Amino acid sequence: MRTGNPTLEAVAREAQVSRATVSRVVNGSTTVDPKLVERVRAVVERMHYIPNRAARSLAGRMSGSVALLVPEDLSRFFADPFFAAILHGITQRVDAEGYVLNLLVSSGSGAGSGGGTIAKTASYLGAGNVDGVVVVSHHAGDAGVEELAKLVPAVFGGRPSKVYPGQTHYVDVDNVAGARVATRRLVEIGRRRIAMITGPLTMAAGADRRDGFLAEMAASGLEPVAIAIGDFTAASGASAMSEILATGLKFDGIFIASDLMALGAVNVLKSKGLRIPEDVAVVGFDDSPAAVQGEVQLTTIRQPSIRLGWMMADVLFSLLAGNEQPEVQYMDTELVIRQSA
Amino acid sequence: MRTGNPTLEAVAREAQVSRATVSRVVNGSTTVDPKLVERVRAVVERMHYIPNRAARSLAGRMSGSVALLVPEDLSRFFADPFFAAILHGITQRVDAEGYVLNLLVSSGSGAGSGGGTIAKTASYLGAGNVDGVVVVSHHAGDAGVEELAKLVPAVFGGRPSKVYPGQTHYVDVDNVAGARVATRRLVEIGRRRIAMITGPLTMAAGADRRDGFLAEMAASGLEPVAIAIGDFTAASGASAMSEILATGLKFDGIFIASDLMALGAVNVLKSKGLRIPEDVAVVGFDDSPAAVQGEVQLTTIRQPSIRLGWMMADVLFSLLAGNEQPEVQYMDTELVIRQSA
DNA sequence: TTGTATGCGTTATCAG
DNA sequence: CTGATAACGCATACAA
Repeated sequence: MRTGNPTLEAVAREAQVSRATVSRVVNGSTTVDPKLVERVRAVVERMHYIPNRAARSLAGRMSGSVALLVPEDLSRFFADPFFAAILHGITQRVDAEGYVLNLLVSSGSGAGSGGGTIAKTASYLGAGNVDGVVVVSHHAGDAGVEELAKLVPAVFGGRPSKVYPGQTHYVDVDNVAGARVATRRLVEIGRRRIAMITGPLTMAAGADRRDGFLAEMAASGLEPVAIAIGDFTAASGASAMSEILATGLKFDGIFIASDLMALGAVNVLKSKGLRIPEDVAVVGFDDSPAAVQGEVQLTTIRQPSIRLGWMMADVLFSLLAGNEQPEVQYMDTELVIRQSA
Repeated sequence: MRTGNPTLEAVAREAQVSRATVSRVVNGSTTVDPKLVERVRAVVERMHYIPNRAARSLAGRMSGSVALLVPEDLSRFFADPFFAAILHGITQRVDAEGYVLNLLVSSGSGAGSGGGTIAKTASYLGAGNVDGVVVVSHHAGDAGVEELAKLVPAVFGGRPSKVYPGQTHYVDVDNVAGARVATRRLVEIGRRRIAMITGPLTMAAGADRRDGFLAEMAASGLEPVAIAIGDFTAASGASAMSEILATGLKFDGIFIASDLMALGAVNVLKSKGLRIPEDVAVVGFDDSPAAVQGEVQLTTIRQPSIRLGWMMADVLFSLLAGNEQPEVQYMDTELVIRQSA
């Protein structure tokens, strides 16, 4: 900590008051003479005083920082514009709180990538280095991530695979409902032979969207033509599409559980000479920038991604403030109609 | 800082030594009796002792954390897979050092988005809250970002617009050379009417790649057909492409300064019925995942993106260790030939 | 309403 | 090689 910055002490001397008073002013205590407040404020301003975070967290009980825990596969996470938006929202809210965001990379397997093991991560979080943590995009396989909620206030993006009543909190959209709307759209425009590409079934969002698809198909008296599994990446969307095409099964509509996968799938479709939506209607999910990045503008289910991220941080701060919070905060999805369906 | 974790004190008591000794063991001091080392290690292990970061940074001179400063437009930054890779490399290196990464959002204009003003950012950084900072993707317009180098050890990703000798450090590729190779490829496969889509000219990478293109064209005795300016996003690539098409000028090759822009541009080209590479050969830049995400696999200039990020952090740590560092570390680019050219 | 005194968990200095 | 002991900068009971 290369010093040289004014300390509370220095400000106090300069303003002719005690350290305690300066501290009170800085922290907005109400029980202080307005005249002093004025004077101290001025000195703080003039000296460019910035409270030292380390000292503050050592003395007080708050660290002033929260962690963002990202799954091991960083490149996959950041490659999806949907998550970029989530992150955007999180930083907005964290920033507004005057907090700092620590980027943490977890690694389910102890493998020697760039990330620490989950155990290391856990002890870091548990050691009180951060006041809370936001966990995004986690899989059922990510051993022990859910246990984090016992160590430190935690908010998950999307429903965790294990939920500890009273300790687990998460922000989510109703993926089942969203998937049903998506599927209904295909039915409504007259498609009857419908396929789907799902996300990873180890993620709640993956499984739920498939379930919604299945439910709506059943409700419409339709039988799914084919279901292939992807992992939310464009590449996986492409190969899942090829897989379905390879079956030779005919289909005139497909619901794809993320826009990024849809992007990859659409490429494959077009390279086979199929027209969209004439030959195959496509509905995606997310309404991330990827939805309009391809040659064909995707009809999709919009998630309020930035607000989703914002809300995750908001719930966390609310928790830190000692407020009771519902286990889950749902946000709405919405059908966005473009060219593909 | 909700406590409950064992402290140095506790470990010392348990191991029947002084706090100082435990501290030495934990920090790997060599001047300590092996027997004691052994004993202390065991206790540390057993009690799950984790040093308190705040206390450490307060007592010592290091904070154990570095900041990653990201430009205001978060969504644009994170939407580019190239930067995802950079981030990947940075976290790897930071992690290996046992440091934590603070994500900071700057905002050139004091506008009330989610980010702090640059002044706030500067004082945060200057206040010794972090030992150093990595600045990525900055524009010439980002007022005062270069000045950060005077406050705190800083490493830039790409050449900053202002360089303070002895204070500024950056990691970069030779963009001019890379652009020349890209352009030469087009010439070598017989293209003579060549256009270009540049990145923002306020960024060194933007301007340099254009300069390389111009230089190679001149060296080949060719005149550029058209040059349009993008901002490294897919959308800007698409509109730049439309712009060029709208001129009615004929071209059979185009160099596009980023794969993401190329993605957008290719969509436009195909939607106009142009074949790639038969009608128009395309060379991109980055070799990010975007290069293989579209319908046509892009020939492009590879940047070692993960290693680039890794190196930024590495240079920073080297600086922190007190080592002299060259002002710039260059990394190699490489032509990757795929379908588009 | 204000000031004083103490402690937060570590590192660093200095004797021993 | 090891153990006291003094900072580090701040928040906060407690006293005035």
